[in-house]
Amino acid sequence: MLRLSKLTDYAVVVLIRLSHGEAVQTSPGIAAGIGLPEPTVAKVLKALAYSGLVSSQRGARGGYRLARALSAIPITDVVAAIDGPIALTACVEGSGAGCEAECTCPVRGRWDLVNDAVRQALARITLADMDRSAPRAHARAAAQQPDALALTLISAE
Amino acid sequence: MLRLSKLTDYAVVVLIRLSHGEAVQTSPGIAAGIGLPEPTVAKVLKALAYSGLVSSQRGARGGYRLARALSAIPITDVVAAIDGPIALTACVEGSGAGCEAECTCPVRGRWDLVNDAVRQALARITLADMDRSAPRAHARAAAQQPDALALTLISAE
DNA sequence: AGCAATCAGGACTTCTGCGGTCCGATTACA
DNA sequence: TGTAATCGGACCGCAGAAGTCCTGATTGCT
Repeated sequence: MLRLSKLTDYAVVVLIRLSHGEAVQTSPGIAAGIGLPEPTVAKVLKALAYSGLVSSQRGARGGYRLARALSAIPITDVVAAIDGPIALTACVEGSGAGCEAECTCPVRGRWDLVNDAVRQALARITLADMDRSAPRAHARAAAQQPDALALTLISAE
Repeated sequence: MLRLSKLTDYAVVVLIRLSHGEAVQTSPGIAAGIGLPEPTVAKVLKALAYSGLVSSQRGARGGYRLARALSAIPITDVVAAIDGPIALTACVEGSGAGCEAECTCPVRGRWDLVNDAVRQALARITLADMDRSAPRAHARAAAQQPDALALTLISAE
């Protein structure tokens, strides 16, 4: 269905929340703030910490802290942190497995084209673009890629 | 995950196969041609027929026929036919359900940005671009987006 | 030094929906 | 009109995600 996991959705919310208020926030605190079950939020935070999007501080008065500014975090990084590398199909180069119909498969290697296109699309959008509360001079990521995005927007209709 | 279903993968192979050889081909025939289980291929073809990507002819000497040229079928259409409309998250506008944290959710509606970006990325690639056997004057979609694709290919490594 | 608070990591259960299979409806041909 | 070939829709099993819980390690405070 080309759907990204709910956890990734949560991750975005968590990261944006983390960018507001106190610099360092605890897992239960964040969970309460966004109205999500605490264990789930904790799970997301662990994954984010593991991949370096947030830094963690253990012990009393510890918590999580945003490692970079929202504008420096593209969506791809969040997806990669939660769902692993972006690979739309099982047939990605280097998966090793290899489908049985490899010889006759007329799209061998072609999916990379699609994967990269999606990757690029997601890499252009940062968390700052996702934050409703943030003031944004340019309505969307468009302003940053005049060339590519112009085409994008034109062909949208 | 951000993974599209295997059925979609099959659909692309099936459609490309359908563009070669006889104009009208049967479900078992295609299955044999690409080395995939027949019932699965049949299922894919049904979905494709329902959404109008192929036209079906029932009865003896019936089969499926490509409704449009490969170059007129963007990947989005195939994905939409198999997996339904492209909506990466449950929080898409108009899903009705609405998450419980709707009021406090800081990304309300912002996912549309991402959805549209992906949609457009996929809309740019047609099945003709996926067909290895096809002669292509313009090697790939790249020719149409020199800027974006150049980046793509470089960052592929 | 002891205690409390917090993160880290894993195992486990539940459940959605993908992937695969089957049987009935429809149509052309003889 | 009968028959055979083909499409159309319904059904079921299973993998993987989503969510929960528990135990242990680390650190600040008293």
